[in-house]
Amino acid sequence: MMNRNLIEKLSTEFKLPHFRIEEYLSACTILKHKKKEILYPKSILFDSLGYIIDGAARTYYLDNKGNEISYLLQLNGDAIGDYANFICGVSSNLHIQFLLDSEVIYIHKNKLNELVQKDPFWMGFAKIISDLAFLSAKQRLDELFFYNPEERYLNLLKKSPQILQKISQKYIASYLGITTPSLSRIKRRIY
Amino acid sequence: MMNRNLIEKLSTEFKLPHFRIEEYLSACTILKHKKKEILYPKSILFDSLGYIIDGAARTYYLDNKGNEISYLLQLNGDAIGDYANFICGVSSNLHIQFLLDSEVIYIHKNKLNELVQKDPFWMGFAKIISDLAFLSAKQRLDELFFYNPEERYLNLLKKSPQILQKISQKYIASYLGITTPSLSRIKRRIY
DNA sequence: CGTTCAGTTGACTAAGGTCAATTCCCGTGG
DNA sequence: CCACGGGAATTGACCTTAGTCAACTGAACG
Repeated sequence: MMNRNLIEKLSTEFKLPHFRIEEYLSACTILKHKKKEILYPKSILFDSLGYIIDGAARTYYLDNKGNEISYLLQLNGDAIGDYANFICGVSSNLHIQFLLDSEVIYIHKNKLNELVQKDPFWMGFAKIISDLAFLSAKQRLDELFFYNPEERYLNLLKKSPQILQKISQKYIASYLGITTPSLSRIKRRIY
Repeated sequence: MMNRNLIEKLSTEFKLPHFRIEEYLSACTILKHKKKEILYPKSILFDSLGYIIDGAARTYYLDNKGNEISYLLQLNGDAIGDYANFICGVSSNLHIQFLLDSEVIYIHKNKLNELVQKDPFWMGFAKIISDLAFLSAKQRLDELFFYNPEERYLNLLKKSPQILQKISQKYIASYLGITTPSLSRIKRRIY
């Protein structure tokens, strides 16, 4: 079993007892994705929420001019998916591309609903997931509000230097909200 | 009773039956705020979530240079509060200023917890609140991702022209993420 | 060895920031 | 009723930074 860190997380962060973890995992599906694989907007996987057991991905939108807008970069231990779609069924033009060979554990919204039906305990769990989705969005907002692109780059450099090495610069630039030439200039400015 | 639109909302959007609405309202407190009144970061009201029955407010941060960063502008029917603080107890430097005399109905987090303890039904309700908090943050993110300041101004103009009349331009500018001179230039460019 | 694609660089443009001066608006007090 | 004061909004001059487009470099791969 490769999903030891998920079990760890469910146990410590979510404070789930053993039997709950088993109940949860038995509702999940594990999938492997190849590097460069893309999940497109209508993918049935967007009816699920994923958790990266191992690998990396980027979550992005395409605007009406065809430009990519990076929303998030994700690594081991991060969640992936379109939470708005998960809860509302309103699908957006969100894409997820795997940047490395990855292993992801998914829970389908129907499966989660079944758990909730079976035992109201799981409604509490669903609420925590929702809270986490909110906090993640808020964190992204704070980043945009309080920092300019150069500062965002420095933050990323400090927080997760591994990302900068593993991932193509154009995705970094897009995540920072700028173009690749601008990212190049920022790097030159800094060093 | 001035809170007819809240009852309406609880009934139609949240699909609460009569007795649930009464249960909920009896856990709430209604307060009046004067125009220009400010709720500062440590206000005990941030342990509650508010719903503007009547009035208007702006939610903003102060960054480390003392600049205001507008997060949201709110009118009748909008929620106010610091949801991150509400669920985590982590207080941020969030401020809320009332832009008009306002009437707000609050629910304290302990009161909501009591409801949840009493009947798991309310956990489902709490989850919906969380989902709404997420969706609101996501909407703000989308606005920043997909539109530049000029487009954001036009969107605001289309969506809620009343706001632009009632509220000082400097708050509009801050909400759009720009300075007042920039907002002036945008307006000149447009007309 | 050549093709391809990512990354950098340069020249130019566009847009917002900054600072300061000016105008506008509105309420207050003479 | 008018004059004044103060804050808000606008304007102008100048600066900074990102965008755009195109050329160039460099590394990876067949």
